Amino acid sequence: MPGIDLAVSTVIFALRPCADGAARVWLPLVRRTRDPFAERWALPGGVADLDESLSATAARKLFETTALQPAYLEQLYAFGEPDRSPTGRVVSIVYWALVRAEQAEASTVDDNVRWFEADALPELAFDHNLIVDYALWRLRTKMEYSRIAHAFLGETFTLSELRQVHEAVLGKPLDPANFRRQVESSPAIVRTEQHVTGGRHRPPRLYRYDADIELVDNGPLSARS
Amino acid sequence: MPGIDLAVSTVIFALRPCADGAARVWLPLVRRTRDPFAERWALPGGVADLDESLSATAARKLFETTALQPAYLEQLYAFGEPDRSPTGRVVSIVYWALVRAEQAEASTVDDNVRWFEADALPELAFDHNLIVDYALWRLRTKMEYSRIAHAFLGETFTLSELRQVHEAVLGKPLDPANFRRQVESSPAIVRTEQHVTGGRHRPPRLYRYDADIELVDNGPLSARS
DNA sequence: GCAAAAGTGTTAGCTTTACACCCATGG
DNA sequence: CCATGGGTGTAAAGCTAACACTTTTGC
Repeated sequence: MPGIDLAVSTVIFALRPCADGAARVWLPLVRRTRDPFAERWALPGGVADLDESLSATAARKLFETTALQPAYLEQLYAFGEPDRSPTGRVVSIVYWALVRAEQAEASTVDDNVRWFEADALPELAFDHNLIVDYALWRLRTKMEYSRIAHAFLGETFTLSELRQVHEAVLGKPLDPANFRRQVESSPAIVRTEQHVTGGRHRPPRLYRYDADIELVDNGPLSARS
Repeated sequence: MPGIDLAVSTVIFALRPCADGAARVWLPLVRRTRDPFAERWALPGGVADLDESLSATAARKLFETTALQPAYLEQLYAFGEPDRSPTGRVVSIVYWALVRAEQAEASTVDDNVRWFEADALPELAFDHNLIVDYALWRLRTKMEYSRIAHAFLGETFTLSELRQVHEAVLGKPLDPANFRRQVESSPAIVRTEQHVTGGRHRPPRLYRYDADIELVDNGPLSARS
């Protein structure tokens, strides 16, 4: 008797410098080795584990295929149309993750795992193009009202780095002066007394996030693991 | 071999007049007749159907238990902690729905289906209290940036009725003058030439929604069924 | 000094909020 | 004519966006 298969997949985003120097949004995909969609690129994932929470499965699968450890992980959506897999009914609980730039550079890259620019993907397996489009939309809309940009950066960062993250995700330039005021008015971002020297200009101040403040307000779900 | 059971449940919201005349948010629950949690109240739902989309299953289960047909239906979240059911692993894809007031009055109410005020629920089965809290949070936050209030109303409505919907959901009074301007500046709401007579005051104008404009912007997912 | 990026100041225009006030109807 | 809610006007306060300008570094 055929049942419904439950899968967990993850859309992983990182910022990587583009040809022209500006940062862009990239994501790692895995090459399918079996039918259906053999040789096509797909999101990393696999079948759900009986003894593990869904988010733990997402994090584990993600680490096993790409060696990445995400700074942020959130459920995106459950995709379950009856015809989304030609081999039978599969419901995929999809997560999305953000990883820091250093992490992204150190990730596994071989013949079966490769990074792609999010805005220029090939045709993917299953409904994965739609899934990535939706994840990108969520990343962009959520960037405007939450602090997730921090997940792309290290412990401390300059306002210029933070602004470049926003610019890369939103795909448009922001006014440095107004961006600064907007950020400084937020209690979640605190200035340190450290500065970065070495650039051929005035040394910028380093900032850090207040760890007591959640990156995202998920209401009643925020307290959960 | 024990596997993972896939369930579909729905949080159904409707507005009903409270004791003091003001409208409040209510939802229908079903009484469990079997262990675990026998006699406790729970969200309507059941196991996923092999040949049906998840949203279709949600709508069907909802209709079978309450005889309601929702004006709005959206996926809320997939709940899948390993310990959320004492009898085995269950992943629940939860939807949330809005129904019009006339619908709510005509719904099935018997010994095993009853309406409860959303802010004063008893202890429910499984993790359903958390689920309702999250759905309520989503309803309230989404009310502020989308047009879902329309799903609580009929084809045409007065601005006063629309304002009362917002007030009931947000739980606070709104300035009628400012609310009017805010609504009239939106292209999604259009004035008709009809007025309501019979009240002992100036007859209010009727408005309707422009059906061409989606209630909610779900980005790339908006086009889907 | 000069280039470049950090950081500050200023202003016009828009949005929000609070509240005063007039309008049309039933009783 | 009065109570009631419908509907309009208006001004203060706050926020946003654009951009001029000053500061501090490396070369």
